Amino acid sequence: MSEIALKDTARTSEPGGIPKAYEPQAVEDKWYQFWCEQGCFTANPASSKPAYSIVIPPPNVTGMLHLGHVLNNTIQDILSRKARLDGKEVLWLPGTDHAGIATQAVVEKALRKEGKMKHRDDLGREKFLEHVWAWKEKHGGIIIQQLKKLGCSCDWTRERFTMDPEYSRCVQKVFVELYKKDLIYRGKRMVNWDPAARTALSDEEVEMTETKGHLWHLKYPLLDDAGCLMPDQFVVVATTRPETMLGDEAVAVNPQDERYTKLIGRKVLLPLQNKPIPIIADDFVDPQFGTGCVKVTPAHDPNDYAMATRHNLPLTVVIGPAGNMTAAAGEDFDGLDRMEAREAVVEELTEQGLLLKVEDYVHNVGYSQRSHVPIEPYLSEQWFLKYPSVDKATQCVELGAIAGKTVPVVELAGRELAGTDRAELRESAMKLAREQGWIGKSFRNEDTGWDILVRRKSLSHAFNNRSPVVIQAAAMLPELIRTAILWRSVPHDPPHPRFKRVHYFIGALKLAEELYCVPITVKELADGRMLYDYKAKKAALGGKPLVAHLPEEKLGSQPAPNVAAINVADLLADVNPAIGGMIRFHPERWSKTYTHWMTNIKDWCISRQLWWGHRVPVWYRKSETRNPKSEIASVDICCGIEPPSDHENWEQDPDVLDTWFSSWLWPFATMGWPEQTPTLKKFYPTTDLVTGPDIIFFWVARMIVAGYEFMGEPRFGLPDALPFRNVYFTGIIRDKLGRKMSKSLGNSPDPLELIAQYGADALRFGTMRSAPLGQDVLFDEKDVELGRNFCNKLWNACRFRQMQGSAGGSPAAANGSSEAFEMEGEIDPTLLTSDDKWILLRLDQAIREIDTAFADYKFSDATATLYRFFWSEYCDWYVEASKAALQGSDAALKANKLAVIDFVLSHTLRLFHPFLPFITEELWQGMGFNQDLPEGQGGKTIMFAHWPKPLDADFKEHYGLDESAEKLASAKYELVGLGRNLRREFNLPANKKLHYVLKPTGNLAASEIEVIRLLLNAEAVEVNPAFVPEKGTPVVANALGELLLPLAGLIDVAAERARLSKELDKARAEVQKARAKLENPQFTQKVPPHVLAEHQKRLVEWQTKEQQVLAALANLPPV
RNA sequence: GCGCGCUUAGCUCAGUGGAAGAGCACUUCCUUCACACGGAAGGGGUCGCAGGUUCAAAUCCUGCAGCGCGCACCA
Repeated sequence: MSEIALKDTARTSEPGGIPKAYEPQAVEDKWYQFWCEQGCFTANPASSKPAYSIVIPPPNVTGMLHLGHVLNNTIQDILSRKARLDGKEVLWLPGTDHAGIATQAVVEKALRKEGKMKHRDDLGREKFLEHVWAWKEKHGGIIIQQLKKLGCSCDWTRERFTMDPEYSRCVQKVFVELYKKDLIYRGKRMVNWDPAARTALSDEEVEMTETKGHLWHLKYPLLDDAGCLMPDQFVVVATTRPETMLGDEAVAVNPQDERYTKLIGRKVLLPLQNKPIPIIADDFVDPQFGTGCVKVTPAHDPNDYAMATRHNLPLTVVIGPAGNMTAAAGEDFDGLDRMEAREAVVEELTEQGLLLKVEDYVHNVGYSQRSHVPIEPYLSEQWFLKYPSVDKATQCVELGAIAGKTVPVVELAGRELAGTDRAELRESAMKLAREQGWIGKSFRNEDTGWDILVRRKSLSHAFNNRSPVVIQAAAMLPELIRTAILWRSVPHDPPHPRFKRVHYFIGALKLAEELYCVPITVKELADGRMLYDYKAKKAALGGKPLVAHLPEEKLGSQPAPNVAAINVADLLADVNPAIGGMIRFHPERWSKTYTHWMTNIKDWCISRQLWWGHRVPVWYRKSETRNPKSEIASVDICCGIEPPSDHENWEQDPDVLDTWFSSWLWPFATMGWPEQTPTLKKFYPTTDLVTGPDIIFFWVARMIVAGYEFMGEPRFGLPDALPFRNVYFTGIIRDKLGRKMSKSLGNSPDPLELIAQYGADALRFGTMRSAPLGQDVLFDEKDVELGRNFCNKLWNACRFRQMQGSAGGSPAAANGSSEAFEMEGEIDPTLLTSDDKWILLRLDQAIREIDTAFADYKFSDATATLYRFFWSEYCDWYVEASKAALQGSDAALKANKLAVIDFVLSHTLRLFHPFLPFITEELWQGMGFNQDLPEGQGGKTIMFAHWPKPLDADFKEHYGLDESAEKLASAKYELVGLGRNLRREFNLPANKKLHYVLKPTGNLAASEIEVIRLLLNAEAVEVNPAFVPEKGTPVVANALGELLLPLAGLIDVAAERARLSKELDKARAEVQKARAKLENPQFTQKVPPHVLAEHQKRLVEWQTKEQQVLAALANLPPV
């Protein structure tokens, strides 16, 4: 199939030249190659067009394309292609991630399988890394290549890898800068240790899993003051991990626990180790839990470690880095795996009679997200990062979360306080508050539903030393509290026993034609009460003329418009200019998750005991007298991008950095940072980010932090430091039973196979159609099939158009020269039928709906609209109706019809292009829609055509697209539906040609009758106002008139009576419903006028229907 | 324990105050000259439960139940 064939066929009107079914395979490869060769995906930083950019969430080099990638990257491609159609200069920047642990594990496994090593130490660091690089070169690009099959319009000239030399320098630079700011530090701490990968992990890489385990109750023999055993006296402790008891250094009790106060300071004999350990008192211990005695294992439990620090206990490491017991665990256990040791310890304790009991116990155990083995809390020396720019990064998302909201503007008019100076105003304000009884009263905030209490003390504080405007605002206190919007909640800082959290609200006040932002602070007490706080009015600044806050289109020519509500984002820009922008999450609810994490953020363990990754850029001065890495004086540490000049005297830190420590720089490091490259200047900050909510902490949050920390410098001259403006969170792809896709279940279809079977467009359309915003996607191959069917429908609709020949009024030249082939003829307004007007209005509606869907990132809405418009409206009604003219003899009418069809199709293809890039390009070119367009506007490729605009008022007026035209067509289709229903009711086969009679209400043009005939698939529709039907002739009616189906000799009176009775019941029920409402005075008095009119109209319509049915029933012959 | 979702037709889901919707599946009819990857018609829902607000509730509020997901966890 080629574009030539499609065009030639159109000219020669030989339907056989175009396949009846769309065949995607050849088409897709052809156009992808074309786009690449023409450089269509390459972003030009020098372009004068506005920029749109998006960076791909870099897939792991180890990965294969799965349906999650399909969903994620289809969305990115839709956004990119839509932006191109919108006339933006688009950069979609692709690349891959080195994925430290995962890649190293894969390569290690392969090398072990090939017998090249048992452990990577056998090869040594350099040799091993050579193997990883070789592996990466061979397998690394798989996903990226697969994305091309999907049609992704990435700028492949800018593909990046997180281990590229330039990228690596960025990582090092960032490390060095943060080190110099003392934000990166080395520390010996309890970390999450993955014994399988033998590396530390960050908190985020630990998954808590509910696990069935046991609670072992152990008896520790009590010693007397002389250190001798006291017969039959024990302290009982409970543990889920008996093997750790070998490293116990104390038993802890709560100091208030009267059962044990007398034991504090005594000692017990640690069994198996036969070591006396003290009984200590610590508040951490919950007397209510278990026996109230806790064994303390300082080196293997974070809480115990904290207690050990408080009590200066020694640290005994009994479990080593591989999860095996150390020599310190004692001869019997040395070298055992921790799970084997558990059994051995339990066995030994049982033998010694020190195991009191074992209970079944369900608890949460941390597992390594990568290796899926239980995490070992492990004491080791690691590098940590104290997050920078946390406040800004937190607030920009909180602002984004409420940016879509509007806050009602409270007007002060008529409530000004008496007085001119501050003291007088304050007096009036307090007087007003007292008189109105506001003090001690709660007001319900509409945004949160919280009752917010106003206290006298808060008020008097609020009015001290505030500006007159602030005090004036007090006159509207209840209204402001009631209407304010919540924008952020934070823990009380510093921590306070009475106050849990502080909530910041924002209200809007109009005073003397000027708009004021009114931030309100509310404190939440521990008991849940909300207090209007004295800081409430502190920041009521930023008052600017009201007009400055209104977009021009709202402003019009009115000098002082009356606003009822204003976008919160506009107000907040005043309060928080430092942030300089905001980030919106879609769906918004994820911003809560984000805020929660950001407000409880802990230092990030960034070092990993791996070889594959960015090596920590720190060198230690070699020394023979010192243990490596510990107790190193600062003069013996060198942190820099380059090794020290006398590098032979130094050795580099062996560890590498967490992979996410490189990915968090992705949005700018890929664009050439720290150089001020043209790409960076043009395309940073990026516009959208598309990713999964499971990596909000790993990646999204850290990128925002990095953006503020590294891109906030003024020298970049950027409008914003933030890395992106919108984050779209995809759902998880599940199978149709709702289970997660997994290899072991075998429920994870290969996208490439689906593409081979159905086409990439079909896969894209099916996926998007079933993926509503923020919901998990239940994947069903049926959806892809539906996508294929849809493409086929589109294909055939265009094929039908091509068979009709030229729209130019004269047939295309027989020799087929392309100049003679005018695709879009002029539409003559005087020749438009009601059907033409109807489809143009439906197109207009579809464009509007799709624009709205895009604005809200609701891609499934957009596909639903496309589907409805094209299939149900264009194909099922318009095309069928158009056959009346196309098969008729009026050449001018026919040409005009084709012009409308071309208009609609050329718009449709552009609307479809982001979703179905391949087939739309094939048809765009094949139908010749590109031919009269400049190269940059669709002449070369549909990719750069203009996105359709809704039809404007002038257009509608010029073509007479008004409500009456739409109504006529709708009524026609309604009557056709009723007529078809008669056919069915009387069991007339679909292929039987019928003769209908129409008794029209008014005048109907012959062409309209012909359309009705065609749509009814009738032999004839006889128009006869005076028709007197035989008794019992079936009839249906609507606003256009009565449609009768004379069935001489075939009338089944009983069936017709049954049919009409059913309709009568329906009509009477509806009349009853409408009448009941309209007879209710409460309803008629309170309801808005348009609703009242609607119901009145409805009543009349159903009453008419009732009369028609009654007449038809009366007309039935007696049984 | 805290937080967030979800509950509407057999299935998957739209629908944030004014007559219950879509696709799939199902039933019946039709190979009519774009398309059987198609066309036509049809059946099918007390919108999880109970209260409340309202002239009006799938929609707003309050409880409750069930399912799912995060976060934090006491050995």
